[in-house]
Amino acid sequence: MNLRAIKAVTETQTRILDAAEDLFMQHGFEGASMRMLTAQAGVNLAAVNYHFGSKDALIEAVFRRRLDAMNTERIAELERLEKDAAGKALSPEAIIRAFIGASLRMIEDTRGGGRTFTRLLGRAYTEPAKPIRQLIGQMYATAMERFKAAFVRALPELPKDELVWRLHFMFGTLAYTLAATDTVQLIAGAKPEDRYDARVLEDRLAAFMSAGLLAPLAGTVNVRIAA
Amino acid sequence: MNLRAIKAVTETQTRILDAAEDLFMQHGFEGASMRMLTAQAGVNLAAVNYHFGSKDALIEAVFRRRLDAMNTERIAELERLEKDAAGKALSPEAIIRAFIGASLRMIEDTRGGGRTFTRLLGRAYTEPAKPIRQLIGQMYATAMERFKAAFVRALPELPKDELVWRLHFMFGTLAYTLAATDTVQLIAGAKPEDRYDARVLEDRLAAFMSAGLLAPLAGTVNVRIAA
DNA sequence: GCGGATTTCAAACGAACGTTTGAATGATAG
DNA sequence: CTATCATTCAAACGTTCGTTTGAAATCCGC
Repeated sequence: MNLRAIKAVTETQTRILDAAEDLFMQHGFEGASMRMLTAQAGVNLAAVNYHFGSKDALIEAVFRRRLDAMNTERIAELERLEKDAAGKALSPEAIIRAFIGASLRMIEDTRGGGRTFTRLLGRAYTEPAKPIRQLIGQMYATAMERFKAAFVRALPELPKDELVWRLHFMFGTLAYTLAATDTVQLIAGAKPEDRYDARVLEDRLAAFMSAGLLAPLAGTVNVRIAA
Repeated sequence: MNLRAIKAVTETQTRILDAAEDLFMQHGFEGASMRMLTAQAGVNLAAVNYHFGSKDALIEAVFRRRLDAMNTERIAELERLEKDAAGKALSPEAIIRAFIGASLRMIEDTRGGGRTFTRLLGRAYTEPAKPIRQLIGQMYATAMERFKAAFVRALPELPKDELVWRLHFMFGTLAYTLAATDTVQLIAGAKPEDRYDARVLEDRLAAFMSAGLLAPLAGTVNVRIAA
């Protein structure tokens, strides 16, 4: 098999993955059928089973194509920050930005399908099907451990269980923002045009999340200066 | 039709609704089949179509059974607060608590299926099927308008578009928290026992959300005293 | 340009889907 | 008790699902 053959293979696989990404996002994993999917990709019905083995394996491949790279990027960014800090503590907001940056930058990629993937990803977090949740969980495991440790170092005074809850809330905020559809907006009035500006969105998300993460502990009085 | 007949009717309908709530939560709307559903409810396969008309109508009924009451409760709580304040401005946190309280209290109802419903609800926010999103959106519309107006009054200095984004983030935080499964936790270490204590959870969520809502505007320097 | 491997294709598989049907069963009012 | 209605039931409807098959087409090293 030479280069041209590899190109052809990946070409078919890529078209299937692109169509799957789009249709899974629009109709869900069960709602998007193999016939829809192969029709949109312009390939034969049997191609999915030939190249990926099964529909479930295709779902996994759709996530793996982008998610592994995304989490690797997250960790790399975090390690860059830690190296630059040279032993000094990182600010919580910097860690937050390292985590959300990779996924937000993907939002801007409306041509390459990155935007589609982020919406699919946002939905997958609350996916009922157990195998998919397990898949996502295992793909996030390493990055999650790494970031949790970073937050513990940055916020040594924050009780562990409180931190875990706040990370949970932050993750929800991000997940929902990624999943948000432009067709339905529960809160009317949002300007859709800056929804895709990753820089603005990152600033807004980082401000919201940092404030939430650093919120005074319930039941305590706490004077704090935020800049 | 006398009382006993009515009882029998609602009894069958209730069993179907309970089973649907549970199975939709576990397997999604497409993943839960009529045969699964009627088997779990202990009723005949045709009962759903007889009593509700179709599977789609059943889905709507599942939401309507609890969601209408929940949003009515939210609005009532908000109006009670406004009446008590007698013209004075409400604190953002009080408004937040009025909004999240109803759904969090439902979490504690593990016997009556309230907990199941909140998880289903959390997932429905990111449901790909358009009719379901529309249904949810329209069921929330009134309450959403009401609360948005309350926040505008409570935070007159906060730019409208910034407010809309922060409401969006807050909604995501709540949605994800409601949807959270105990089977998979991306952030290890959470103690599952206090996950169902609505009071503790409300305190934690309210602290996080208020801080996020009141976060200093990006690009500005802002000294703030949080109590 | 031939031979072996890879990929595509149309067709069909059995299983499961939501829904409909018409008869059987139950309860109610006169 | 009987006529009438609402409800339940087993069975079947046509459709669509994911997957498999074996032959045709394409590609590539030699």
